[in-house]
Amino acid sequence: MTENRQSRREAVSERKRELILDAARQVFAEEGLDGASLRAIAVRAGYTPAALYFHFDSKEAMYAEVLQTSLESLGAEVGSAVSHASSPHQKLKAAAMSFFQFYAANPRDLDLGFYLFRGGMKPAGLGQDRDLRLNAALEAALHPIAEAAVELGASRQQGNLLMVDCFAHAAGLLLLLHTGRIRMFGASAPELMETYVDSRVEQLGQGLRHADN
Amino acid sequence: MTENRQSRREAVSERKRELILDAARQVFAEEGLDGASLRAIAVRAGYTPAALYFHFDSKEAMYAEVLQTSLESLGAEVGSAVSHASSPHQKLKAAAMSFFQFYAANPRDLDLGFYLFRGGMKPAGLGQDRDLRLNAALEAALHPIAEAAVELGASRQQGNLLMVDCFAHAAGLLLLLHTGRIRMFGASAPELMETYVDSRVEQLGQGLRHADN
DNA sequence: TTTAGTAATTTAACGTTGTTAAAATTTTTG
DNA sequence: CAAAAATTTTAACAACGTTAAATTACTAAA
Repeated sequence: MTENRQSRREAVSERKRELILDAARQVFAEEGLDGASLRAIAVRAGYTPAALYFHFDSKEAMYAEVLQTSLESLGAEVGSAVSHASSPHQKLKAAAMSFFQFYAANPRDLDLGFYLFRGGMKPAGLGQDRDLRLNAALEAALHPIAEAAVELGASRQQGNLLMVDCFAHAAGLLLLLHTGRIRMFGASAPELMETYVDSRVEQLGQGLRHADN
Repeated sequence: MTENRQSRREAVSERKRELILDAARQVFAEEGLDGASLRAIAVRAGYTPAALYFHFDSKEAMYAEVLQTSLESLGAEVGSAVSHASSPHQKLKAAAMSFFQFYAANPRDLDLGFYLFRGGMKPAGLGQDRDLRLNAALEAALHPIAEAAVELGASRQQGNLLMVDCFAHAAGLLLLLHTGRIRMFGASAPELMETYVDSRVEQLGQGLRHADN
């Protein structure tokens, strides 16, 4: 009974946290980390700015929490896509494509992911454990790429390099597409996605076959 | 004579502008656009914050000017590297590599370039002409890649796609390297640079030969 | 059901940010 | 040397993230 009462209270508090996080998710995605104001988040959640500090340590901590769930849903989508593929080569293709497609379909999550590319999120102001959890979530999402590469005959290290390289390539491409800056060069999103999939993923397989001799 | 006096005045004013820009370059590179404070720039240049508004319209305008010269020196380096190469294939390789190496050797310029990846620099607050000049500088820097691809038998559009794709790939890789976040995956900078050059640039040439039939 | 205690929220304030207007200063011109 | 123009400073504004103290809402015990 005592436990029930306690867990009820905690459940209510948890519900309020989630409510605030929902508001934060929107504002962060729309305005970015620096652009989003704590007051805007508070208003959208029906709170006063200072009230957020009862539930969260800082603005960065809120951002980290939002980003964490974003990376986890990315990982879920990649894992699902890979599980539906049969051959290792198709797994590799599916992983690379689903990663790309996730952000193409969920541009808000791309906005959130921006911050992973910056030095801004320092473990000092964030808590090193939270930083490690973020990295773990990202690595989990990317892992199927390395796994598929290993199945195709690459070494563990080669697989990791491919994974990172592939991630960087797709991420850079997505960032360019998303900011719209790339239209100046006369390239469209579908064209670039095709370029990415065809001239990159296909060649990854070829490169691997060359590498393992 | 009248012209002489005028140009002397303008030259002095220009010198002060450059002095401020030098300070801004440092602070922006160290702290990023959002992190850099106008007061820090002013102090380093020996001014009061408000004085900067006589020489520049806004903080973003200062940033754009700093970024502009960064992109121009990138373009100069890429152009120089390409001019020393003989065959089209070597030109392509030299262009892709020099672009990569420029940012590896000048991490401060990478810091500056970050902002090109974000939606933050809106033409509204910046002046569309300045935005166009920034894009022109970037395109000029990348153009040798497309040019070399065309010499290798690609269409104009294929060349542009390769150029953008190559840029995105290198940029994403550099961002990951620079934030240090990539060490978690057990990959080092030299390894990734080798991966980029060998498995990407080489294959670009192969892909082109396949494409032009 | 009232009371004591704790959890949750607000109010008010601090220092810092980019930016602006007006005053003060330096520099050039007639 | 005086008038005019160019440059810099001082003072202030609203908005930001954050904190401490005061206040309200809620839960537990008597």
